[in-house]
Amino acid sequence: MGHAAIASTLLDVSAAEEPAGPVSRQERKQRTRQALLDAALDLLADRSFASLSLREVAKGAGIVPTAFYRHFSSMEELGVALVEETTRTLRGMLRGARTEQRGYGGMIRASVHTLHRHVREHEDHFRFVTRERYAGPGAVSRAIAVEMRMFSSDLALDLARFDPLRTWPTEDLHLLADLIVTAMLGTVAELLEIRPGDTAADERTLVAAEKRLRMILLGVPHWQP
Amino acid sequence: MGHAAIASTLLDVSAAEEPAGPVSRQERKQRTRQALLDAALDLLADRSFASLSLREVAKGAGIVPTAFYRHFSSMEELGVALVEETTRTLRGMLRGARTEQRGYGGMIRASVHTLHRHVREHEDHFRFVTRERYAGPGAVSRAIAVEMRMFSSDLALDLARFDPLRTWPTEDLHLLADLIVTAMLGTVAELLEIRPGDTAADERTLVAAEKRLRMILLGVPHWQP
DNA sequence: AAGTTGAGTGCACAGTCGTACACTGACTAG
DNA sequence: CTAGTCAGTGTACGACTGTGCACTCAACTT
Repeated sequence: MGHAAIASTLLDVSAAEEPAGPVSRQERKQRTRQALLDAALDLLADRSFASLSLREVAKGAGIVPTAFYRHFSSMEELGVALVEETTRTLRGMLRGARTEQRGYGGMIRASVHTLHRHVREHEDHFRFVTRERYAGPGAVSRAIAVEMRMFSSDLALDLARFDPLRTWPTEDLHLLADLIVTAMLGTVAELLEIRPGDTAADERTLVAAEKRLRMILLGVPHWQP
Repeated sequence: MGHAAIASTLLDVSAAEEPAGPVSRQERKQRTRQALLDAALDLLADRSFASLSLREVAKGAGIVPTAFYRHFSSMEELGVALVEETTRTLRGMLRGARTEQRGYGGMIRASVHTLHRHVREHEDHFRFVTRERYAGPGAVSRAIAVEMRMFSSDLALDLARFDPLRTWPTEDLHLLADLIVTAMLGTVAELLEIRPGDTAADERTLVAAEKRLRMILLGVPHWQP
């Protein structure tokens, strides 16, 4: 159930959880919108997006089904919003983690640890994205594909500044970036399968992730067109 | 609709598609079972397994909903059967493709082409598996995970016979095998996104796949614990 | 020839689904 | 102060869901 939001105008006296302040109309609306997103994410903890009904989400957010349409014109639209919510912060963080470091080793370690922290902080978001990535046609999977391509491009751009890679054709650079992104996503999937609290398994997964990346990057100096 | 099977006892006169012969009872049953699997796969061409209803599948196979239970105790069980149907042949084929060749180059080319042919011959099966792989908890995803681990183990075993890899710890060997399997699965996903008939795109994807594998294997001689 | 088995039928049930429609009443702009 | 906007309400609909139950009748066993 998580943080069931109170949206009903009848009950908002109890909204004193937050200092509240002057609740403007649009602020109120945005709050319910967020409640819908949160409720959806909650329900998605152990289910697929396709099996999620508009009614369930509405109920989880504390509003009546038909009021859902005041915020999203369809479940699909909500799904896309959820994707965006997931990737918004991560992209910047990873970018930062890479540019702070110099040399493969530091960059690998920093990226893996940043990813790890972020995944653990937003498990439900990542569970949702890894599940829906290949879930078939539909706006959600398409939105995820777009975000992934952006990650890949970001990475390719940063990679181009390393010495042996400076002369690579962009095509090969993107190939390498895709390889890395895919490996990282595999790591995310592994992390999400670890049962909560098993920090030893976490550690093992991170070590494996670093190894995988090192394995990939080891071939770089010996590559030719 | 594809190959809608005729299971109704009233209509089986038209079952003269096949020479038919003496239709024993269990043979008949198995035929309807297959019709259910085919119908499900047909419907899964552009939908997720979770959104597939028992009634739809039954209708697609030409039987009444309640008769479904004569063959599977739940949709989940049908899903698992579908997974098994997908991987049954492929595993042996890939294994053969690898052992025929010697040297990385030949092995890579052979594996990629075997995979390509097989994917194109059974697109619906692979679409199903790639979609459901991370589709959440549930027997189907678990069954897929098991099959993937088997692929990986098969590969690790074969890899161990190459010279530089002979001395690797099994742990690292499995790491490498996972990396390769994951990359291959990415290729499958790409292949399935190509619109039918675009053979040029097919070719490009295969070249990229080979490059990816070469990139991974390039680092092998320089690896240390 | 008589009896048993079981794949497939048809009906019926209680739920859930998305969404159309007319509504209320707190906020807000004039 | 007044009129309008619009987030949220309640009812109602037809369609679809999984599954229980009693059934038929061809294929099989004895």
